[in-house]
Amino acid sequence: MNDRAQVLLRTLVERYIRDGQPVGSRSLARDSHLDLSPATVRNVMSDLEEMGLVTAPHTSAGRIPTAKGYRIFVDTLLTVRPLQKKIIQKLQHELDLAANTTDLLGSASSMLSAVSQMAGVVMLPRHGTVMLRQVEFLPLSGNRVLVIIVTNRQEVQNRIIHTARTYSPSELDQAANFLNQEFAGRDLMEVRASVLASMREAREDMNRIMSTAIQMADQVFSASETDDYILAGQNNLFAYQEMADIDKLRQLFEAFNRKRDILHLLDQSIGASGVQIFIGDESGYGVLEDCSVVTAPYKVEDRIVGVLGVIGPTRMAYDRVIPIVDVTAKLLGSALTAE
Amino acid sequence: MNDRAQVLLRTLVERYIRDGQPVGSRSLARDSHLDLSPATVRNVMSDLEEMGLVTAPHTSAGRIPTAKGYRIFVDTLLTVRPLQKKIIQKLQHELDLAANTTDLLGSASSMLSAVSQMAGVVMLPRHGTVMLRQVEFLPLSGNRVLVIIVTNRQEVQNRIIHTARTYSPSELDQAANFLNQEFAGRDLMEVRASVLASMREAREDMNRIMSTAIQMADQVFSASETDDYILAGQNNLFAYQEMADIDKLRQLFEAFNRKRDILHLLDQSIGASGVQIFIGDESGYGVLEDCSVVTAPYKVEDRIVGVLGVIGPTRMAYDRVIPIVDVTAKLLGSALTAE
DNA sequence: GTTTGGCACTCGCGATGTATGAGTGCTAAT
DNA sequence: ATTAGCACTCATACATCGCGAGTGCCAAAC
Repeated sequence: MNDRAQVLLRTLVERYIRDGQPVGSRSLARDSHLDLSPATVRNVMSDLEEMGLVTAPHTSAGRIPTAKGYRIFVDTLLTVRPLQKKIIQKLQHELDLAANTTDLLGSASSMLSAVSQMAGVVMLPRHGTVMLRQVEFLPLSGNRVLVIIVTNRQEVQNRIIHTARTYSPSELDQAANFLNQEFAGRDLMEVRASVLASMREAREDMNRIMSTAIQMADQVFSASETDDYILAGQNNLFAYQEMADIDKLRQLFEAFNRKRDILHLLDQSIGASGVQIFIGDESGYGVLEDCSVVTAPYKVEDRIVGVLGVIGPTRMAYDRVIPIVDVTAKLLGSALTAE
Repeated sequence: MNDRAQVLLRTLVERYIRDGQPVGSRSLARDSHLDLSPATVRNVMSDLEEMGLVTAPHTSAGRIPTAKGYRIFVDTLLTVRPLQKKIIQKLQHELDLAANTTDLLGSASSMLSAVSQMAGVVMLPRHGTVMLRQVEFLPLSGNRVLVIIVTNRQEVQNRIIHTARTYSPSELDQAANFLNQEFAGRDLMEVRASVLASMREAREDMNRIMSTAIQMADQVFSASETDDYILAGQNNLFAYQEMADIDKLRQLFEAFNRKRDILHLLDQSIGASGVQIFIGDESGYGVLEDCSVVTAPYKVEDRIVGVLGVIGPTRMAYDRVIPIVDVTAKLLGSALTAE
């Protein structure tokens, strides 16, 4: 593909993103500043069509980019505009207001959606190491115990577990003290392993509590809420004409609810070093056919722990969205690290 | 309105709910089993139209009920079908699986939406008395303290508060012990009042911690998450033709997000003794123009603590929805009481 | 006087036709 | 290689028409 074709493709995509209408040869010739006649442009378009980069909705319409065309565009033709300082500050300020991690992620998601005018999504961080800080047991009625676990991330998790018999408050205190002394500051996974091991050794009365502790650690670890995301601004998507098909919109929203597919998609970016873009059917999910997803991983202390991004119509202002996602990922990362 | 007119209105509403199409005089004459000619039916329809109970979308269409017509229907003409035992058992079973209060409310909401095929909504319970069970302080870096409050409802709330200076773990322990001894089992509001009072009396060093405790109690109390609801199955609403207008749908979803209006509406049912129905514009909110909301308050230990319900198109199967909402409210109430 | 049959009338809806304009592909000239 | 010209295509908008469903009203019937 020669230079001229590139310029034309680029102009075409830019125009289409701006107006949402198929671009004809005349206006394209004018906008490209190449001083070409419409006829020449038509020839080039014909080539581009053969390459699968653009397509005509019908015989006598202009051309619109295909997913492949967008791909070339974002990979080689796009120049992103750095985000305005003012906006960055606003983002930073918004994040500063958040009181805890959940709030923080929520804010990030809302911001993504607000600034991009599309849907924002933030995967919950997978802290590879969940350190135990403190455990508390609280007896409830009917052989149930409320377990409160505080982890290094200042997150408080609580579960109710059912025990074989009733434990007195002092027994539970004893157990909690033991666990705290023994395991505070250690990895939750490790704790579980240790407890399992020591259980095999001796079968005292205390072990029953230990075993409940294992149950609990198990739950906290396995059913950890890490496989989830926070979505915001889905309603923004209503506004785009490409979402006018109510049935497709419904399917999209259902995918949001189902979470699995979206999570899987986000997961694919967890290895990437920067912004990544899935255009149209590239994602491999039918519901995202007319959507693009712009993602970026975010780091805590230089370790990637999660992914965030923006979901919107394929025809989105990539030059704006990319820096938005990029910056938000960085800001969220440092906000999390600071905590 | 005479007997005959009532039968006809009832038949008309039932048919319209079934088919979603304006009902003409001929089919209405047939379905009503009154052995009347279409012409007679037309005369009656004319009367009903004058009363504002039915309306014709255009001259040569059949009639459809107005909000007022639906109102008469549900108030005086409707016979509800009791819910199948099988379904009740399913609901009960689903609720039994929930591990904590939040789960329980979520399940109830999902169930409402699943069984009704519309959107389910459950207001968070307002436990008038939030009892303090236990307080824990945990020092964090940078003059921050993580406060964990366990209340009578087995809910664990946690906040991070910023303090004027750094407190040692033993100081915090001391404070927590003091608070627990003094105030465990008492109303959170009361605790706050007491602490405020004792602060005025003496100005010892301990008071600083006390004051943080007040801050915290304040937050827990005021910013209590009680003014909220759990919504489920909004996506079901996509399926109804009356929601085909994408812009209206958007507005509706935005109202769901905004929460205020919906909450206010639910709030109106908190005094009612049973199922309550808002039909169309009766709710007073423009976005709910084409929607009906069926609500019922739910009780814990015979005190009404919240409201749940179903939101769907005005043209819904009231005879099915009403018992669904009714039963769910009762089941949720007893599930909450049992906890 | 209530009920009914009859009849003219209305309106939405889908099918059909037509004009318009934007834009293309192709070819021949530059 | 580029361009002007021209025939052609197609979406869109708009008007027209026929059909069917259903109404309103009136006069006849019970």
